[in-house]
Amino acid sequence: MADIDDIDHRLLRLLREDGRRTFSEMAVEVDLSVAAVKRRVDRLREIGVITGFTVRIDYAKLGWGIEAFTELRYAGTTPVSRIVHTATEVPEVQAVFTIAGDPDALVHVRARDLGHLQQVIDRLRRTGDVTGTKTLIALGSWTRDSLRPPLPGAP
Amino acid sequence: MADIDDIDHRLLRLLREDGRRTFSEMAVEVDLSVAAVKRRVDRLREIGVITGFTVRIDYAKLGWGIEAFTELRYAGTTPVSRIVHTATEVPEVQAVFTIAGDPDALVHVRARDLGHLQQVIDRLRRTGDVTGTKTLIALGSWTRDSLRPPLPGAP
DNA sequence: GGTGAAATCCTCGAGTG
DNA sequence: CACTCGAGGATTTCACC
Repeated sequence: MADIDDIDHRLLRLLREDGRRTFSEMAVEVDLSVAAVKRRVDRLREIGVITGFTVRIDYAKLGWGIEAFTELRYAGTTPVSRIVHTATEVPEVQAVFTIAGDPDALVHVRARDLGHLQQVIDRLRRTGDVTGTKTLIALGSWTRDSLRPPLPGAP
Repeated sequence: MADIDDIDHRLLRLLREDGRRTFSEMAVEVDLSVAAVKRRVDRLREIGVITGFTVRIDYAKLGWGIEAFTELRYAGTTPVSRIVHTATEVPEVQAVFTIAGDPDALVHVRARDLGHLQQVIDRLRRTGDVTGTKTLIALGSWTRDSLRPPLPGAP
């Protein structure tokens, strides 16, 4: 585990709340010079703590109103790499989690409507040696924007 | 659904790949002036398509090596608002999805280790009228960084 | 980690089709 | 209405202390 101090954690918290914060703004928050803040953020990227920056999108407003999680069960012989690979091939798949235990994988899916979701599930079932699926359709969601301690300093 | 054209989709795609891209860089990509790009992004924020920007973090490198999803089942009388509220109170909860069907909710959790995860699950069980939980522990994960069509223009 | 200066970038009003 | 242009100010970046 990397060598991250309290200021680094505060910077990460600030960037989680707003990934486009300026270095000058963050510098004021953590009471350092702008250059020092930039160096710290650059370092966090170099050591891989920060893997990138993204935009938060309201997909419903784009017509992608359906959000779901599909549990996948595979034949015992299927290697994990194949599970991830096949799910990755389906564009509607947002994320794949390989699981220790009952379902072998949990797949985060977005679709335009229920018919579309149906198609996506069908594609997932056809891919690899899927022996069964169970899909949880989200009615609503809430994501932490990091107002509370999501990645607090120490345990 | 909002009125988003192809250029807007391209801008969203660019921002999903790198949320800190400069307007000037995006302007080159979509072949518009910097000011035009800024106005489009501002507009996407105003109409709520863009809800914010964040940093992508490798939590394992911060000592938060455990990622899990907990399915929650509640007593039939529990209102959804209460489900979300209680889960929200637990800091290790990253996201909450209310579900149509069997589990009533799916909770995305991060913890330092299995002991910590145990504590988090215990807290979830004690909160509200939880009648049962099932936790899926992630062995690995993959998230789309939007190299492929994650939010394509039209169906 | 701080400073300072050059290069970039952002921002906004004015003008054009 | 969306775009381009241009100028002033803010931000980023980097070498040096």
